[in-house]
Amino acid sequence: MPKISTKNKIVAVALDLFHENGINATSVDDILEASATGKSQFYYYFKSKEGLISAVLESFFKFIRLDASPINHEISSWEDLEDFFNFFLTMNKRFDKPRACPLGFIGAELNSSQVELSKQVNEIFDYMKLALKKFFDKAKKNGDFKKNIDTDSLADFCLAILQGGLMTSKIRQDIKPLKASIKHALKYLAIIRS
Amino acid sequence: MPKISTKNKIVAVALDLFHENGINATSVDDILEASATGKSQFYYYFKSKEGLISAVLESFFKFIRLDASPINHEISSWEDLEDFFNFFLTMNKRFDKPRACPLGFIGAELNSSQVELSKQVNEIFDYMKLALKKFFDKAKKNGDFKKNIDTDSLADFCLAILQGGLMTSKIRQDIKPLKASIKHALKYLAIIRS
Amino acid sequence: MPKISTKNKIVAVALDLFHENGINATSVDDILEASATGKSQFYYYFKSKEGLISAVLESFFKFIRLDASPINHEISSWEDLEDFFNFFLTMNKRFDKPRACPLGFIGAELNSSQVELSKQVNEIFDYMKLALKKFFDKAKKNGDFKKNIDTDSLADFCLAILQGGLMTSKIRQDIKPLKASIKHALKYLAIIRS
Amino acid sequence: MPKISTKNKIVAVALDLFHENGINATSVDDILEASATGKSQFYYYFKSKEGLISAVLESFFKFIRLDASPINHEISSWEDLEDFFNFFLTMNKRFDKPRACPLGFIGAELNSSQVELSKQVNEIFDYMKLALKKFFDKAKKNGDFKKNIDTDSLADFCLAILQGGLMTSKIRQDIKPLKASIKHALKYLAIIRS
DNA sequence: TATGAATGAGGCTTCATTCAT
DNA sequence: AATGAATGAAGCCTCATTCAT
Repeated sequence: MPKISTKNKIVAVALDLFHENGINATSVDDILEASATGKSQFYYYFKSKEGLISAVLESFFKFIRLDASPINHEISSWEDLEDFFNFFLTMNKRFDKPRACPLGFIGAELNSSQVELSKQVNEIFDYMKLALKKFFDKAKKNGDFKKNIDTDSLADFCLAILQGGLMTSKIRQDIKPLKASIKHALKYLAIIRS
Repeated sequence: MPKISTKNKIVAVALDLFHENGINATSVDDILEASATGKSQFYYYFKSKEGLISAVLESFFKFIRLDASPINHEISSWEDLEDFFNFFLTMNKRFDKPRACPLGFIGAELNSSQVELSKQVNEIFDYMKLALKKFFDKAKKNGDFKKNIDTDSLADFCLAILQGGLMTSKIRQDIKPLKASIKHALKYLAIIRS
Repeated sequence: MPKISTKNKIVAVALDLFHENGINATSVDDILEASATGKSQFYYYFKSKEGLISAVLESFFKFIRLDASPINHEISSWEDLEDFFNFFLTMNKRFDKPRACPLGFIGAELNSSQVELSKQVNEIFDYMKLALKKFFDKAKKNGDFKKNIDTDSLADFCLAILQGGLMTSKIRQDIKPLKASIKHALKYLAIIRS
Repeated sequence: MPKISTKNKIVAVALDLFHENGINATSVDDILEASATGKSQFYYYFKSKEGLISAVLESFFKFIRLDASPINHEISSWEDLEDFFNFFLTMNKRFDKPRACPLGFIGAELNSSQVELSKQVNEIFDYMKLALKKFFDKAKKNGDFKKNIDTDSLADFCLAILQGGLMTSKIRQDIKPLKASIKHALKYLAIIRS
């Protein structure tokens, strides 16, 4: 019986609620209600709300690395890169209203005392950035890029445009800004490629 | 002595705290303490916390339109455009830690029931988008752009890269992603200019 | 110009709000808003909220005694008595929803520390009771009643049935209980008259 | 040891305080203090203050129906009817100061937005009214009443005189008006019986 | 008479967390 | 692995009242 464990259910529900409303607007009670779990189950499985956030980030990271998504495996072609960008667009269409990136949203709401969680968020960002950078480095080696292209900052740019596109689309309740962001980012990459 | 009114002090302090920690992590008490105001003064000047947020947005909008900043006046040259982008960089250096865009941060934390506030946020975004679009339209007319350039989506792209750059810089506690974002965005604009 | 003074306006509005919602559910701010008066006007004219209630009772008492209503003058005939009862019915039809007796409602919400106000309320009750009792005494003297009729308790009964009728009609949002109460009370009086 | 549950204790204490001071003059804190309960226990058991009022009404209704009181069982004789009336008198003597009817007091303080609570109050009134009406209908059938007696309005009259008697006794801090009300009401019933 | 600004206590409610079983 | 009950701090908001002008 592939029954989803209580713990996993809590994590899944929490991710969804954090993604939709943010960690600060999501109470432990909200999560328990949505997951039909008792109050003390929560503190049996998690040390605290921060502990849950940590588990959510962990599970999110796992999802990115293991699942059969364009993010999880290496980006090894320009098609892969397009897939990588468009993945965020596809994902977002699954929700009734545009959402920000769960990772970015969680990261943005962390305060300076939540050092461990910040680290976790940054590790995931590092992972995604590295995936992009690796590909850009390879492309550069192959002569796809001019030699003066800074692949590190280019990866930062890619992540930023995705975060910004998702965020503005959420705020404006319209998927267009995300589409525009991706379109122009890909166009930019195509131009500097040659 | 042009004494700052209590109301204005509250708005100023609130903007700062919202900017730093977000609206959900900033309590009314936090604001009152930081502005050295009595509890009920708050509700004398504002109908509710939402009322304050609205006043903060209003004041932010005023600041954008009236102050002597690159956002407030028309963007009428490519230098102006660079100033516009770099303004966000300059601003951010005034804080000890990188911060997200106050407007984007506030907008991102709003929930679907806060319709009026969402409208306000979107009006400000519209204003900034229009400033960019107007310039791009003019440039297109002047032949600076190819005829197939979609100036509307280009303006969306610009706002997104700023939001994303600011946000990732905040999360990563490092100004570099913002710099990278602006650098590449300007490079993109320069390329498609010609 | 027969302009209503600010003070009188406050009193009139307060009576209306007290009548509709009770003294405990009516805040000073409610009254000021409904009377379009400034906050400090209130404390210029009244020592406190209790002071206002006292003024309201006073004005109510005046209204009862001076106005051209069946309560204000002597009850000197059985027709007058019927008018007295029916006056409460007529009054109540002026409101969109049945209301309790303002005097009874105010009195019921007073707490044991509000001694002065209680006294005021009781004086008004005494006044009304006396009006009834006087008539019953006269009637008794005239031989309208049997000698063993206790006119004092009969007056209490009359006031109680009015209070109860008004109150239950308010609660049930239906004028019928008040009508029924008055009908049976008058019938009772008619029977013991003979 | 049949320990009274916290929830029941809160309800019992609340009924007593509501009965004495009304729902609007009784704060949640008052109830918690009087029941020696921690602040958040309250919101563990009740959704809100309104939720508590609802529970209080429910418990009051149960008490009326189940307890060995003259109200709970059928009124099946004129003695029962007298007991019914006198029950309110007996009850009231248990308090140091006369009190209004808890049901009437709660009902009178409800505002027009508290629809659910109003419904609950009216159901209890309906129940009591029906108990009276049933008996009057039977009596009418038995020929105790003249055929033109309106048993429905007679039941309304009975409830009104009790509410009014209790209320005026409370206001006047004297049990006499209640006694007078009951005495005359019973006399009226006796007369129209014949 | 009148004004706007200030005060501080208290009201209702939600929060994250812990305890005893 | 799970339960329901309890805790206390904090959150947002309203109250009656007073002050300086």
